[in-house]
Amino acid sequence: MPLLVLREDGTLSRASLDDYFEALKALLLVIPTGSVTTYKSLSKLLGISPRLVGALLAANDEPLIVPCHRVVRSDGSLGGYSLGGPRFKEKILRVEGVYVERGRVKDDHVTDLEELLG
DNA sequence: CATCGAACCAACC
DNA sequence: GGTTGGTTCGATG
Repeated sequence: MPLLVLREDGTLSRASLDDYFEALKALLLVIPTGSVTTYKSLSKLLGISPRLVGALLAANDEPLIVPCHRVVRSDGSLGGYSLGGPRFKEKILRVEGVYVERGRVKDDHVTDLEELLG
């Protein structure tokens, strides 16, 4: 069932990417520095498809303020990054203490938000 | 391990 | 109505 949102004018409409993005930002703040989460985990919490999570992050205009680099694929491979590509993404993660080996981040760095939030 | 196809869902054409 | 993504999953070589 699609998520509905109550608008200012009192109408009820399907959630837009902007609506989801607001929720997404809040979730990203929960991820501890030094660990990452997955598109999958976020998609479950938001009730949308993992691709849509990607679309949200890609549409993000302030990649450095919103920590989109802390989101990786469920198999541990990096996924994309709108600013500077995966290469730059890896760099940022390394600064935060998340290490990438053979194209994958180590499991110990991956936080399942669903579990973390209860 | 690598590749493939299908499902995913709002946006855009 | 069809295509498109910062994806995922199951099946197949």
